[in-house]
Amino acid sequence: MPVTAKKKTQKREPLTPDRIVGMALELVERDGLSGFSFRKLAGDLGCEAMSIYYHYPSKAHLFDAMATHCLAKANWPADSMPWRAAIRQYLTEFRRIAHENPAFFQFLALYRMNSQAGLNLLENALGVFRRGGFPPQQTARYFRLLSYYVVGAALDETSGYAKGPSAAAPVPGDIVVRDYPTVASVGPFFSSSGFDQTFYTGLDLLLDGIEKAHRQP
Amino acid sequence: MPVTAKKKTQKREPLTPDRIVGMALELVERDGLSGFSFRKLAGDLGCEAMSIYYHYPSKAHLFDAMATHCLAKANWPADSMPWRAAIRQYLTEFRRIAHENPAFFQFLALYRMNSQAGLNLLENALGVFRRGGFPPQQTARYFRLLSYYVVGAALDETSGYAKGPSAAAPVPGDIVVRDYPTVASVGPFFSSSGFDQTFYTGLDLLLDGIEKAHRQP
DNA sequence: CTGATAAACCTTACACCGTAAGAATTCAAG
DNA sequence: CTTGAATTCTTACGGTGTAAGGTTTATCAG
Repeated sequence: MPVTAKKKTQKREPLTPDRIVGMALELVERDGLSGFSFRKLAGDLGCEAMSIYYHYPSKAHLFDAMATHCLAKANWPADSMPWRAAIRQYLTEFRRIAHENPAFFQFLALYRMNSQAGLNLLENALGVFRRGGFPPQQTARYFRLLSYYVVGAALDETSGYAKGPSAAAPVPGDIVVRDYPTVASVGPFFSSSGFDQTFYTGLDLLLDGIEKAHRQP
Repeated sequence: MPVTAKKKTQKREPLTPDRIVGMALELVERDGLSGFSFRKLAGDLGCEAMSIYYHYPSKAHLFDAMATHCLAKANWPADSMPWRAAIRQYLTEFRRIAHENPAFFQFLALYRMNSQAGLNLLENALGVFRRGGFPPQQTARYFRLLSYYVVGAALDETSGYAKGPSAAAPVPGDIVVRDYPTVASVGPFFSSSGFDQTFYTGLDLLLDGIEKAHRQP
C-alpha cells in the first residue's frame, strides 16, 4: 500500500442547493410526499442526513426551495399579452407544473405564496388583471376564483400519485356496479383521457363569465 | 384500608368508535393535521395509544371513519330538487363541512371517495345530473369541474388553519408594500370577509355556463 | 511549504411517530 | 364461582426531524 494512499477518493459530487432540490423532487416523485425523508434523500445524495442541514436549516426550508424551483421552471406569459390569453397561460402553466410533479403538487397546492418567488408570481398575475382594466376588488375576486379552480383541478388530476397510507377499505368494483349504478355508468368518463377537455371546459366557462361581466358591469 | 378496595374506580368513559372519532376530530382542529397522533388522542380519551387499535386497525382506517363522519353530518339535498338548486346545495354543504373542520379538510380534500359513504354521496350527486337530463359524459364533466372548484375554494379558504411546519421564510409586510405594489393594493380584498361573495360569484359563473350549454347544446 | 480560519460534512443522541406481538384486565354468560 | 371472549395495556422496533458538537476539507496568509 503506497504511503500517500487516499482513504476513499470516491469522487463524490459536491452537495449544492440545486443538487439537493433536484434529488429531493425526484425522491418525492418516486416515493410520494409521505415517503420522503432526509435519510432517504441523503442516501440518494451519497451523504449523511445532517449534512443537508448545512444547506437548508429545516425540512420546511427545503420544501420551500423545492416549491420555488418548480414555480421558476414555468414559462409564464409576457406582460404584453391581453388579459384573457395571459391568464389562460398562467393557469395552463400552473397545471403543467402539477402534472410534471404530481406527488409534490400535494404540497404545492397548500403552499402559501409568501416567499419571494411566490410573491413575484402573484404580483405579475394580479398585474394582468389591473392592466386589463379590472379594479382591485374584481382583480382579487377573479384571481381567487380562478385559483380555486386550477388548484382543485390539478389536485384531483394528480391525486392518483398520492402514495400515502390512504385508502383504508375501498369498495370493490363489482359491488360498485351492483350498488352504485350511476357511479358505474358515469365512471368511465372519469378517465384521465378527458382531463384536458374537462379542465378547459370549466376554465372557459369561468373566463367567458368574467369577460362578459367585465364588458358590461 | 378495606379488603375489597377497588384500585382506581376512575369511572372512565368506555371507548366507543363514535367517541374516538369525535375526539380525533377535535384534536385535529386543535393541533392541526400534522399535530395529530395516536398518543395524544389516547391522552384525550384517557386510555393508552394501542387501545385505539382495537377499534380501528390503523390510522388510515380511523381517518376514513372521520371523513365518513364529516360527510354524514351534512344536510344533503333531497332528490326531488331541480338539478341546479340541488347541485348548489351539495356544494354549499360540502363547503360548510370544510369550514366546520378547517384543519381536517386538508385530508378531506384529498380523500378518494371510494368508501361506502363516499360512493353514496357520489351516486346521489351524479344522479342529480342524470335526472336533470345530462348524458353520462356531460354528467362526468360537469361534476368534476364543479368539484374542482369547491375543493379548491374550500382548501384555500381554510388554509389558514394548517398549523403544519410550513412558512419557512415569509417576506415581511413592509417589504411587500415596497416591492410588490399590486399585491399590496389588492391584498385587502383577499380578506375572509369576501369569501362568500367570491365563492358564489365563481360558482354561479359555472352554473350559468352549464345551464346555458345544457339548454342549447 | 506551514499553519490558521472558515466552510462543509459527519456522529451521536433525543423525543416523537405508527404499530406488531403478546400479556393483562374486564366483562358476560353458564 | 368458572370460563371464554372482549377489551385494554405493556413493551419493543424501526422510522422520523433535528439539536449539539466533533471531524474533515477547502481556502488563503505568511
